[in-house]
Amino acid sequence: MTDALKIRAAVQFPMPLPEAFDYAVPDGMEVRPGDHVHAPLGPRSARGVVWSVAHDDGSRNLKPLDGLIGGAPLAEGNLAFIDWASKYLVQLPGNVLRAMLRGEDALRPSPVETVYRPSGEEPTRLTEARQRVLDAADLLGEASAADLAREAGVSSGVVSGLVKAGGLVAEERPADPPFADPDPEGEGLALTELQADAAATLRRLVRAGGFQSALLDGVTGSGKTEVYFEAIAEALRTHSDGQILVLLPEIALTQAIMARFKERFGAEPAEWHSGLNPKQRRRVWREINEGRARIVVGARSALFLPFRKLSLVVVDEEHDPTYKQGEGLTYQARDLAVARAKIDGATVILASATPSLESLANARAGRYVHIRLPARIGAAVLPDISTIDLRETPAEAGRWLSPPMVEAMAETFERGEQTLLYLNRRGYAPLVLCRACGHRFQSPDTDTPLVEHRYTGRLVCHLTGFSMPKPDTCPDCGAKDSLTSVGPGVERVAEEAKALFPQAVVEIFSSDISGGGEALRDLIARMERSEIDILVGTQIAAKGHNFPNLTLVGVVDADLGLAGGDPRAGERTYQTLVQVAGRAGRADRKGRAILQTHDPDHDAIAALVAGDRDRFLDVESQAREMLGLPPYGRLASIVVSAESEDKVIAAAAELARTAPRADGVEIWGPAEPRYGVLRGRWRRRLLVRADKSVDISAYLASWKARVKIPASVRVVMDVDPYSFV
DNA sequence: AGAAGCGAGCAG
DNA sequence: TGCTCGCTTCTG
Repeated sequence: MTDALKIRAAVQFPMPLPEAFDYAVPDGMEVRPGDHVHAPLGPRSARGVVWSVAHDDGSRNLKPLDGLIGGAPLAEGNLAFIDWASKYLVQLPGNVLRAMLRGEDALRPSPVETVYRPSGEEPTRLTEARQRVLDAADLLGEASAADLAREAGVSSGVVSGLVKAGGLVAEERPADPPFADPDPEGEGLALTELQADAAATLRRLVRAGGFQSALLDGVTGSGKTEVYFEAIAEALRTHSDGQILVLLPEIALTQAIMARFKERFGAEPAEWHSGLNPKQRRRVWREINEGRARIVVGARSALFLPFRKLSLVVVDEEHDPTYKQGEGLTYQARDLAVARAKIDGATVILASATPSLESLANARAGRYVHIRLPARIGAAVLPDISTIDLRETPAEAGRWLSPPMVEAMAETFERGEQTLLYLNRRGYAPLVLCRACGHRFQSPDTDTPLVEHRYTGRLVCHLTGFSMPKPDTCPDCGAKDSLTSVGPGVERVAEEAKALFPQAVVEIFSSDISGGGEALRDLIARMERSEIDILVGTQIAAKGHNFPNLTLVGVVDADLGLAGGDPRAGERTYQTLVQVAGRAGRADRKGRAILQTHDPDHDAIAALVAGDRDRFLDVESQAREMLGLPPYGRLASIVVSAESEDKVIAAAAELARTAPRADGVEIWGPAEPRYGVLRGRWRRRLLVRADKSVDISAYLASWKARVKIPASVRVVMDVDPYSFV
């Protein structure tokens, strides 16, 4: 071997390093891009991924790689995606790689576990404890020794004794079994003519292969899921090695949707969301990395799973704000999903009843195939939508439901039907103050008002999680029993509903109810079975459930979100109202939605009542275009934070001073953001607005490179921020 | 990320 | 003088 044949490998580490590092590949070792390796990094050996391999002239004295880690290499599409995303998001590539490598022990083959099942034979000696284990085994089927012992209430020694005695047989199996292969020919629901047309268009796109995008734009209840199921079936048929990713807003990942997949494709898809335990994560990660999991249904972070080859990506409820990851690595999963699909030459389908202005603009410009689904399936129709003008018929003092709303609820209850009251405010009251001295309870870190939770008796900051018991006396002036709760939260509206309808079953549906996800799923099930008469819920109640006996949706405060100077507030309110209204009367009963508002003439509300989506969107689009805001321009936010106000002011000023001058770019700020102090750090925000033609990522990168900021000051750049007030 | 290097501050 | 602490630099 001569020096000319030396090989070098560039290795990316899942750490905040500026670039991939070069290493010599030792003789006899063979590496390819995507391989997982150990490599010396300073005094230690670190885990990394081979990014590229090249001949080396030996001019640099490179350290050799320590060794190859087994397991399937990352497919090339993932490397290209990480390179692209790190540039687009202005993040170090190592930090993006880290998002993909959560589940690294999945590189080793699946561990085996021992499970036990009844042998069907009588054990040589049957004790009472052994009988309990046998009963438990009948109940659980195959189970681990620990599970059997727990179920039977005995120690695991009884289980091993029973194996020796012949009552149980032990069997080894992989702890992370593969997912069953989905069957594209499974029986789906019968499609209406319109649905069949939409499905045919999508099938055509999938069959053609190559990068294509479609916007599936269909009112609530129009059967979008069934339609994209047809596209999934076609992808399974025509791309035998291709994988399918379906993104859903986290809260929509209920058992109901998984059951629909199972029904249609005869197998559970791989499921990915924040609630998985390490074992489940390891299984899903490995099965995807090795190309065996065909259908993956997940929340936004599923975008960073190590797919071998994507053939189809579906983003359901594409307008949903939860696709924006706002902390740590900030990204908009819908936009990154389109980029990921492009890299693998896959079809991408964005589905929504209320598409984002961004996606509509793409459809109008011809970049997305626009598929409309106007009709609802079955006898279900959109509810009648009306308003109650709170200026004319206000609620009584200290109450939040106006007399016409109460009347509508009474009619609904008398007919044995269900009401959903929607209010996007958790807790009992959004503000607590002292009647004697005017003292307001505020979060120590953010100065935002503390929200009263009467159920737990605490005052809570919804931003930081800070909470304290509600005191009897004012901490400022010492007055006793002087504290008063201002404004409504869901708990308070539920209290009012209970007082108005003592015979009704009233429940609260909110992300912070006790019992977590399990309790929420239980509430949904009870609502579906009509065991609840009145459900009072926040935002979370407005997502994709099907409550057949729900015929009245009351929006307690339709004005929330319209005020406040956030240019996206109108769109958000409109989307929420359409989704909430769509909950009503999905089966054969016609539903109605009633909005309590102080401003029935507002564009969003007037358009909703008129059922005129296009009018609303036109007004909204024009406003955005005038301001050069997305989708007619680009935005980025820069948040600077430091331990002291002086430091943050100085750093923000330095950033503003060093901003590169460029045509079509404006810098707004530094300004004090809504939360001027967060978790003990002072904050300032700058906003960058750029024309559509500007590469805002490159602009930010050059800015970052030229500005010198002390290490104690954090600068977070967020491309395409969602909220910018 | 994580370790090493470096200089200021300070007890002995 | 020797030590800790906080901050910066470096890793190929």
